[in-house]
Amino acid sequence: MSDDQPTTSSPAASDQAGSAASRVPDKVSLDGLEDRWNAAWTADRTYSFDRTASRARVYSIDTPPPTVSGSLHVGHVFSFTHTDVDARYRRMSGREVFYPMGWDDNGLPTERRVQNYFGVRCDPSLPYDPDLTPPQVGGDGKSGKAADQLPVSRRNFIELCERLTIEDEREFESLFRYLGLSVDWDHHYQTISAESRAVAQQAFLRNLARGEAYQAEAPGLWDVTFQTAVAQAELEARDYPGAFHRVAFHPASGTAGGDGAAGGAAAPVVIETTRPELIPAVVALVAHPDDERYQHLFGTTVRSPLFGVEVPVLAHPLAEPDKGAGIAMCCTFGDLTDVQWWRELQLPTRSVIGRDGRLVRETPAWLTAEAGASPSAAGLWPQLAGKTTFSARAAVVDALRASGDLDGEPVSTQRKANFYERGDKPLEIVTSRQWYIRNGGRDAGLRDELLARGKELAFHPDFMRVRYENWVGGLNGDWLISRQRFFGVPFPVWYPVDADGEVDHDAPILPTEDQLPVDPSADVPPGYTAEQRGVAGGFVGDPDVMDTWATSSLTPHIAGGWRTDPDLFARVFPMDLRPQGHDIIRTWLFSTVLRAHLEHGSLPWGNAALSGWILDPDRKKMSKSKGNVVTPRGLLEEHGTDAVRYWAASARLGTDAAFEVGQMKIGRRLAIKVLNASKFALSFGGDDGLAIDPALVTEPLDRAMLAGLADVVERSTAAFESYETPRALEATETFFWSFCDDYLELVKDRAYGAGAVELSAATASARAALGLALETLLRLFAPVLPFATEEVWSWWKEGSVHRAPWPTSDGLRAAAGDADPGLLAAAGAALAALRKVKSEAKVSMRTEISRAELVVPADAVAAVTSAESDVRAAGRVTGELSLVAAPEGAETIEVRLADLVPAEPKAPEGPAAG
RNA sequence: GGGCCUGUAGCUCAGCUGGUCAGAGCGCCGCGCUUACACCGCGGAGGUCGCCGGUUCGAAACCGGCCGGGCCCACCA
Repeated sequence: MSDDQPTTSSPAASDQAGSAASRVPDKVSLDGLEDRWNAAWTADRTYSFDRTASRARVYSIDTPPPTVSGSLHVGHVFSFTHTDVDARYRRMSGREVFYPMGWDDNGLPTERRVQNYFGVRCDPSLPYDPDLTPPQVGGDGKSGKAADQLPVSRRNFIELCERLTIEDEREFESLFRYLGLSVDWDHHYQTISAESRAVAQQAFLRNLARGEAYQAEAPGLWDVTFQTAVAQAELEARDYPGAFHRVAFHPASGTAGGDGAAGGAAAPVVIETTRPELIPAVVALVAHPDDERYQHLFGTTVRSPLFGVEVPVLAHPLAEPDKGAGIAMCCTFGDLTDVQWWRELQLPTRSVIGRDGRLVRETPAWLTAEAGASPSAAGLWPQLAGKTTFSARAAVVDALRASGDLDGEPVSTQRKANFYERGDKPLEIVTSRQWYIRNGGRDAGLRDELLARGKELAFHPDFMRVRYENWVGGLNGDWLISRQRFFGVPFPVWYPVDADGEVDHDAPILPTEDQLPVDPSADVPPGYTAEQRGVAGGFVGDPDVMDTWATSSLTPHIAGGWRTDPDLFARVFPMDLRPQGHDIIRTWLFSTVLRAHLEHGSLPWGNAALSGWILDPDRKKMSKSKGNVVTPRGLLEEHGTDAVRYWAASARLGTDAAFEVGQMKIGRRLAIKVLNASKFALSFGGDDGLAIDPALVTEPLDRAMLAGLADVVERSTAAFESYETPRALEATETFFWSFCDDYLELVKDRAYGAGAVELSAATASARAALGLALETLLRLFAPVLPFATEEVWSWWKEGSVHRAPWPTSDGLRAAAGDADPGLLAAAGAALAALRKVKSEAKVSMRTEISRAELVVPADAVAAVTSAESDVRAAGRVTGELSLVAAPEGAETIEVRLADLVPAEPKAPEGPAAG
């Protein structure tokens, strides 16, 4: 479209400096600027990080690594622009910006995509096959049944992941470059890389050595689909349909169950449950200690319906009298409250749900007659064994109905259930051996330390801190970091197998740090041979992998070279900024704070910038599917990158933003205006360009303009410093439009120096002011509009505007003297009043005024007078212009009288239209 | 149930610690090809600042209550 645009000299070869005038194109355009300047920035290494810079001068950013197997959407464009605008501001402010890029290619999304794409699945027990050829390439995964997938070793699987993600990463990089991110592409990382795995393992080993990591066999949340343990941070409460079942428990004979003990059957105890299939797992009935209805039952026992297992009736304050029947069935395990009762009341464990979410096959020991259960219990079990909780529930309900222990019919209800955020079945609670890292969830001292870290961290916006505090304060257990998945960073741990073939989990065999990364399923621990794997007297590798957050919580370490480049790490850590979404405060932000606190006794960064969501125009969170309809690339190409960046940069941190094409159009208009106004201003410079000499600025109007600009510089700088980009942008933008509409109009005749042979002082003043203003405005806009500003900069300056120093108000103030910015406003208002006359007379703005009388508020008379010749020129007042002081209280300038000179009839020119 | 954010012209939003604060842009209406820009310029119309109380000489802004929108925790009997 724009290939035939006259372009400036090749920026990479800008040594062929022509005169300024010759470098300004005849016709300006935004088209093609992205590719041209990206190429130049790459060639010139404009954003490369100078690693010799001292820590004090470095500004380091802990970039969020996007999930590359996910898709690109406008949310990426939005939040990454926020970070880039900040990075550009800091760089211009004299900081050496460490701005790496990372790719999150580790974890479940990649795992699934690779399975479907190549038709494989990971089986860590298999040996590495160096000549592996995947069964397919490019599968869509629609028929991705596990049975059809070729099992491959973990190393092979990781290699396939790397092979696939490298393509995704290329696409992301291309987009991010087109978006103008000032990333130093020499510093990028992958969370799947050997280095990242080594970092994760080393940090874990240190946690272990300090006693911060430990393993425990305990009941925990379990996803039956993925068959893995799940951490608190990965939970999502969702509505889930269920039904209350009223179920009768009968007082056990021989106990003093109620008043009827002497006579016939005592009254049954009726509980309500949504999970009758857990009746075989019941270990107690629990009511509140103060609940009068159940006082007489505490200390007695009852028998479960159908199975006849004798369980105690106990008191615990967590039981809520107004929930259900007020007395609850405690099972192992229906929910986290059950776990707490089980632990605190020291109840036995009777698990009936297996890791696949189905009821166990073998008849549980406590349901046999020998164990005291009713004789029919064992016969009932085969009807439940192997069933999903859903089918088992139906079977149990039928049996309850038949036995008469179901009181009334089930009443359906909508309840909340915990789900794994990626799962579609409610979580079960299963007992398993897992790794944990202490996070303050069961340690008030550590929790207080972490809360103190939260106070130390500068959140932008500040109110986001409460989310951190809510989360830390609400932790109910340590961080479960092990996952029963195959793909991920393995625990760098082996266990000895004793002579009887038993695995000794208490004496783990650990690698040294210089051996990392290790894969215990493939590598052999020191002192053993490969043949000893899995045999008595030998060893086994820990089969689990780490939670992805266990790796992601170390992004500062991965990006900063913690393991391999201590010199770099010392220059960038603790980092300055963590940009991220507010939805992952509880995961990414918190876990990173935790790891840094444990490893370094410090925060990982000083500032956290939280971006909001993109909302559809109808105010709903923009769904991925909708986001994909508008591809980021298409958006950038349609409107131009600067335009889209303008939209993103207009949104405050922490606040959701509407997806507004209108804002992008405004941004595009602004960027074009920057090009045009700059071209115009530079046209006054002649062959030597605009002289930048503050001493030449002598005219009151010029000084007033610069005084106003100095204010803008100060406001913009303050806003950027406090991460309030929109405020900075707005200040500059507002000034810029009045600069174009009023100041440029007022001074253009003077700046032309029309007719004069000698350069007058007034003309020189205008030109010097234009030069000062232009070079200031371009730098103020540069963080948001990197392409348009760089384009203009190249017309008359050497080097990149993005390496130019951020403007200060000092020089402007020196040129402005004690001028009042209000003078420009008053002159602009006078000009507007003259325009209004012409507008109302429906004549061209070019129409001359032979006589005019302006009514000016008393306090503005002096101002307008001092700019009178400019006002006359811009308003085309050829005759008398008189100023009249307005009555007290008047605030606007009005034209009392104006004589318009009718335009000459236009000479026909060229072929007549139509 | 606890907490946070938010409600200003048709739309998207500014209005910082109470006193030119009733604003900007878009959209709309009208005019205009002006030696930068028609991807433009100029002018205009548009709002009892969610509602009700209170504090104050004065509140869109502060306090209380209510209503609406969004989000985060907690909630599986």
